[in-house]
Amino acid sequence: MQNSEAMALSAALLAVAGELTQRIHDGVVARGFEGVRPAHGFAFARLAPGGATVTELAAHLGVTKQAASQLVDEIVRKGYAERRPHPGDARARLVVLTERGWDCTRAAEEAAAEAVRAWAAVTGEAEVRKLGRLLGRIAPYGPVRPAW
Amino acid sequence: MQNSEAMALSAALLAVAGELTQRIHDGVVARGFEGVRPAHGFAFARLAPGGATVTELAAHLGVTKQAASQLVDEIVRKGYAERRPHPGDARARLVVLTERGWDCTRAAEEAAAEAVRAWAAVTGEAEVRKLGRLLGRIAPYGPVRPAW
DNA sequence: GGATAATGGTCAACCTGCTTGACTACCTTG
DNA sequence: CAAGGTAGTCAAGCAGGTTGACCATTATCC
Repeated sequence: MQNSEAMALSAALLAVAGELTQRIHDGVVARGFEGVRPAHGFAFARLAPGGATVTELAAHLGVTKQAASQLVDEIVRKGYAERRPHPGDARARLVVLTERGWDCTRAAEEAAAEAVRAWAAVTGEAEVRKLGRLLGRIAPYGPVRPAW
Repeated sequence: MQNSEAMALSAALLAVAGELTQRIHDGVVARGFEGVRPAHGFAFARLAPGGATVTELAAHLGVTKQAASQLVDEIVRKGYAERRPHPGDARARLVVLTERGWDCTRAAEEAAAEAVRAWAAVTGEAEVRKLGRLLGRIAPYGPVRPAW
């Protein structure tokens, strides 16, 4: 495969990813959840199944635990999560989603589904499924399984 | 298509995009170009075919012209581009790539090709081509044609 | 069991990249 | 040629991240 072909593929992939991020964000805002940024979505995904500690969250987001702690401050202040004592480790605190956090997560799901439906309208649903299978095989850390 | 399926597709897409960005960046650094960030790559792509003004670059990157101007300062200081007087408009300045800027752009191409070849090793080259076609159809602003 | 090291979390200071606002120089339109 | 629009820069401020230091708790190892 030629370099220029790889570059075209890369450019298309990054463009689609950027637009998807934007559309999900817009969709979430349109559903009434303000003051939430794309980074929060990645955090919610890690928090959803039973919560996580700040350190775990930091590892998942690829930032320092200080940055993760600040992010948690923010989503707690905005009512999307809360800090609870950690069962079995008095040093740690378990960060869990509130009901509002779950609502926001579901809104993100709907927004993502909406964006993907727009693709299906262009290429057909079968092709979109094919896309999903291809990306799932290519994705780092093996096939991606959403945690929510 | 179910919401959870759309979410899995989205997660895989964003994961792949993130990893691709990382791999291209690493590849560029490994080829001896330090102090460049992913955002510079998007700038280079706009500058490559004949240069661009700061305002055009700002529009392409989706930032203010002040931010674009700062970015140009940086890549000029690092030797990747230079400001030339604009033919036909004394207010404007044409930002063009230097030879080193072109070298860096080619290095990014090679790094992208390398990353894509890694995918072909997993799914086969035919599948990767299929992926490129699908993404090209889905990408915003119609099929993406790289400018370099 | 108790000293020592490792881990979870926070506070504080700083850095970087971007934004808003104000301004100058030049172009365009009547 | 006057009046308004456009290209670009300067300056100040903000937001989100980093590094470094620190305390409380837990794990390790004679």
